[in-house]
Amino acid sequence: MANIQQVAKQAGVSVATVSRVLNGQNSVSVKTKLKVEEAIRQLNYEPSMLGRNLRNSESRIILILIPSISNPFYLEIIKGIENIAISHNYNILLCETDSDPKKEDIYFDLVRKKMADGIISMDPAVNVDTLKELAKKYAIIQCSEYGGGIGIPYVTIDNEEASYRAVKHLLQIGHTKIALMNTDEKFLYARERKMGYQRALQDHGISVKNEYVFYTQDLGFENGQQAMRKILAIDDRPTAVFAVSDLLAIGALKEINAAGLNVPGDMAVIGFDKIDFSNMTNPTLTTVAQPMYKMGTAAAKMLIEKIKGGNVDSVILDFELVIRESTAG
Amino acid sequence: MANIQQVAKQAGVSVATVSRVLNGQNSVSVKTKLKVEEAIRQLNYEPSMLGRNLRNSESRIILILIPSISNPFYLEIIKGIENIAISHNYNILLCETDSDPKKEDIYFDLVRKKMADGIISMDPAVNVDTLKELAKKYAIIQCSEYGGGIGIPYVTIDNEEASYRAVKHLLQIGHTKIALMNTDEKFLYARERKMGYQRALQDHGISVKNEYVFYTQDLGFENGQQAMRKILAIDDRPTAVFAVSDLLAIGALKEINAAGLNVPGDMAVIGFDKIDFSNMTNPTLTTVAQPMYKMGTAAAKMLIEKIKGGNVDSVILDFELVIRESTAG
DNA sequence: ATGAAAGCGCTAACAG
DNA sequence: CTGTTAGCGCTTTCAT
Repeated sequence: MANIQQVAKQAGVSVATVSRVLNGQNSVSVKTKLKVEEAIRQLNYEPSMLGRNLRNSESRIILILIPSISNPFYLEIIKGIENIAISHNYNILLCETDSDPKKEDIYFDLVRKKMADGIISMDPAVNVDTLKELAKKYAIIQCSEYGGGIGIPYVTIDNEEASYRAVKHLLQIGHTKIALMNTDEKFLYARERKMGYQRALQDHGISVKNEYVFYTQDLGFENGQQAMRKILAIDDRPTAVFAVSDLLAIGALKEINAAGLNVPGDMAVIGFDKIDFSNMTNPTLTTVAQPMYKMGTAAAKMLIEKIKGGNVDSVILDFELVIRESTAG
Repeated sequence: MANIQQVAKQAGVSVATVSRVLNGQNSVSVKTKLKVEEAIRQLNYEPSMLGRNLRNSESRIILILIPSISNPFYLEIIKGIENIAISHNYNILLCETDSDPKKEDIYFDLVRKKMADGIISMDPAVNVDTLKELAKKYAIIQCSEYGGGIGIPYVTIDNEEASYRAVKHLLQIGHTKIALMNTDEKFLYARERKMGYQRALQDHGISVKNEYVFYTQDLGFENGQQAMRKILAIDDRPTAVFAVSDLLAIGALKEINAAGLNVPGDMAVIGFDKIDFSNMTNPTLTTVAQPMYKMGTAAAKMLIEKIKGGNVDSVILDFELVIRESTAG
């Protein structure tokens, strides 16, 4: 494996000159440049990132922290991040934390050890104190899920308003008994979405019934099934459900079908996230679309700016209510 | 940010000794070890991977090549790879190729430039010639999708037999008119699965009808819908479909439902892969389970062995036919 | 426009 | 058991 020395020798120039050619500096005469390029070709030389990275003290790697790869919600965001990253010559290290502080810490170590230049955190369960501490020395951006008021820039949507609009849609098509399938309120977005739910009901003069609010431990399919089972067992049964994730809503769909009931006839359903599968279910799912790709690109741009030493502000992006079969009619 | 020099100075020892402590060599007296550890603590020192990696000429990064992150099939495999990787102090760089040779080449460059120590390729569309060329100099393992006979170790299942068993199941529950929803036969697995399909029919004295064999361009949901539409339009309509991916099968399911037909009553369906969602559909999907997690761990172990300079053999793992509602009764 | 040389942070061979 | 030292491959002053 050739190195820069050998190229220099072959071309009859110094390593400095080779380096200049490599980095496209125009202070090299056309003639020498040609010589160097010829030598590179002959020796099949590829510059080593190892040497370059040490010299520049950077790794050109960005860490992405997600709770679980299996959750399709993150996929589009990741694509957005990746595209920006690649165009800026960064690569991404995808890190699944399982919301486990121990795994989390392994990944944090990566930036401490200079294996990564910065972090985009999408894990709502991340240890906020550690993150805050880390953010003093390293570039960190929060995406989608965030701890507010800890001074770390984030990109998100207006969760309260999104939730408000989803519930309002149900009200407008005539529903009055609307259940909320929420997750643990330790998450900021869970609290915000509940507030939107409450505000929508109140705006329509409907009082919020605690029996209609359910909490799931996780955002998965099974959690949606379980919660739906409870909802179906209520005496004064709701006619619509707003679930705070598509996976939850898809679980609900399945359970409603299993009970021999019809969506949206017997029970309208709205999800949240617009994951790919929300369009594959039967019926297709009405859902709140987050601009996931854009969230990814925004977060990546912010992080790269931060790595460069710049200052960045948090960003709140627009969402969109996508009306499909599960609330049609 | 402290470096090893400063730690050495602080502890009153040489950098070599600090390095020894760092790497857990036991040729250091307890007393000095304590001194060094104290200095590390005081200075809040974290060893830099940049220096270490250059010195060891390794990056401790493994590349995973997949055509698309959105395809849930790869997720479990990735988890398997990741767990082995982490336990061996490797990190993984997830690379989405979109089956685009240009993107592919960007990622290949990463190993040429020593940014990665090896590659696990799961992209069936990968340029086999490039891969072969690369495999001469770098550690490469193929996982799940592979080019046979090019001398690069792979881990896979017996696709012909898996397909045979799936179709045999349909025959056993009484079907005789069975369609095959296959993908482009440029892929080895597509050819193998077709052979299994043919063998099963022939074993039961049923001749293979070309009108019952469909080719989709891709393995996605929409492709399944389109193909199903064609199948439903056949004069002598099949009563069962074997699709070579779950996503294809789920698309088929949706289309059958849309046509007002019943699964499995009017049309039995079998998929392939056992992705998470195959259990969330209505009805749940009969499918061929690949041991994805195990495939991941196997591939990772093989790659790490290869990186170490060892010699590894290809591996064929077991599959399992999971019978669910879409072929029940 | 080009070259000599220092040094990024670390490990390991060698010497003691 | 510990220290000295060379060097991994590269970029970048500072001269010329």
